[in-house]
Amino acid sequence: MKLQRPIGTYDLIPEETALWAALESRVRAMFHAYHYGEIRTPIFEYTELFARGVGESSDIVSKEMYTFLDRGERSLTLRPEGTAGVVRAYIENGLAQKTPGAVKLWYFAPMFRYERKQKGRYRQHVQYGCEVFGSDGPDIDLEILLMLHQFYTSLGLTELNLKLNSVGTPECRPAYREKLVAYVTPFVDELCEDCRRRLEVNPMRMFDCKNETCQRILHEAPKLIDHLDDDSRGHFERLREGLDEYGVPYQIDPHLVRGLDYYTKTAFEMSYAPLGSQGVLMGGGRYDGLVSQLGGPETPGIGFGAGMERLILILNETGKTIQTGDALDLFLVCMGDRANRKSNEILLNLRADKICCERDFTGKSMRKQFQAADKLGARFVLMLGDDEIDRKKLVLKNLKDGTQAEFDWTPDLSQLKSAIRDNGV
RNA sequence: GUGGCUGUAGCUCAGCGGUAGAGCACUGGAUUGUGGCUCCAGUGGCCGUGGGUUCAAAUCCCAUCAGCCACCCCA
Repeated sequence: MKLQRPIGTYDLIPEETALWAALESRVRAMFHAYHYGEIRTPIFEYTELFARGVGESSDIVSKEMYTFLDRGERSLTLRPEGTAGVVRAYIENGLAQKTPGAVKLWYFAPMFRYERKQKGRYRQHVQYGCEVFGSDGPDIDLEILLMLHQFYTSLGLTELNLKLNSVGTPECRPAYREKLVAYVTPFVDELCEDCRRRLEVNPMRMFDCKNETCQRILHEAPKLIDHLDDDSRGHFERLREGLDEYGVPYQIDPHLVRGLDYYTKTAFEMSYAPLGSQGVLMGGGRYDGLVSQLGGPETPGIGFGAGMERLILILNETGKTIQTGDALDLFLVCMGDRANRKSNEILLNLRADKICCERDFTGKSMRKQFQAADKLGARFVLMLGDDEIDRKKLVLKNLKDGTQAEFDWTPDLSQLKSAIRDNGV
């Protein structure tokens, strides 16, 4: 039996990690600019945290968790999403007491869900996201959406769709739910199998059904957005005004529910429509009851999670390219044993100045060394042979334009280094 | 979890009962002090895995593993 990676996982090889590293540093820079602090929580938690935090009725908890018993018979679960663990850490570390005002946290971390593998959907995937605690006003909702809009725009992704909804509060939602169920129940025999199930589990999901009969029945059904309490409605209107004022395009989607049970008021999602179900690259919302539900003080919260794999998929799909930092500055071509022995004198010096250098380790001819330098995309070749050693000179060739220049071989290599820098880009 | 399609060289794929192939990539040479272009040669395969049918299976059948697509749902 050949060894294979587990289902739904992937390897990142160097040509891919360069892009990942570049994107990760942009994520980091974004969160820094908005003054978020990074938080790292365990990859696994006690199962109960997710069961209580994410919600027993959610698909994530009911059928997608990687759960196992450790040697002490404790039930542990590989985290399926970021929020629950961060909330737990926020409470456990008393972060509310350590910072004035709202506490802003971000993460970049692997998540695990036992799902059928598909393109853009993995059993281990990476999400970057944030959680903000202690602010119940719409200003922070707005800042998060402005941040995301700015970030994706800076990556050249302008064809994204921001969908927005308010799912109200635990005070007004049950009343609405009853109205919806009461409206639909007389038609239950006409509903498709899925919707009959949804009617029991999560009635609002019925709005997403593609079945024509179901759509017809639901067309006249009461909408949550028309049954919000005053507080939720005001919050939602303020947020919309802010988005309009700063020119962030969005569309109201009264059917946007999101799969996790903890959301209140603001819910949002960003997607790239041509990719269908895999086009959702970010989802989030407000969860004002979650902290207290997990044993902390009454604290409002809001956050989002965004998929790295989906981001890369959409960048590829739309032909966007991102500058990566893996370019090779210089390839040292060595000729002969004396040059070989001398090579480290130069390489140590250049590398100490963070100049990315490579050389041959396989005994290639000079011609082959040049070919290798070219294939590796080196900007320069530095030649080192008996002639250079005897004359105390170094010959630098620019592989982009083919020009060549000679430098004095001084101990600090300053001339050479400035040539490499100046000819750069 | 449900339904469909596909697994042949590192990659993209042809071959579809009768001696495993091409392009690209990789290695060497033409070219032992100068890359890209060109030419020549070479390395590389349990034809996903296991079983069955057959004189003979990469090819047909079954199972299994994995990938892709749709659904469910999500990042």
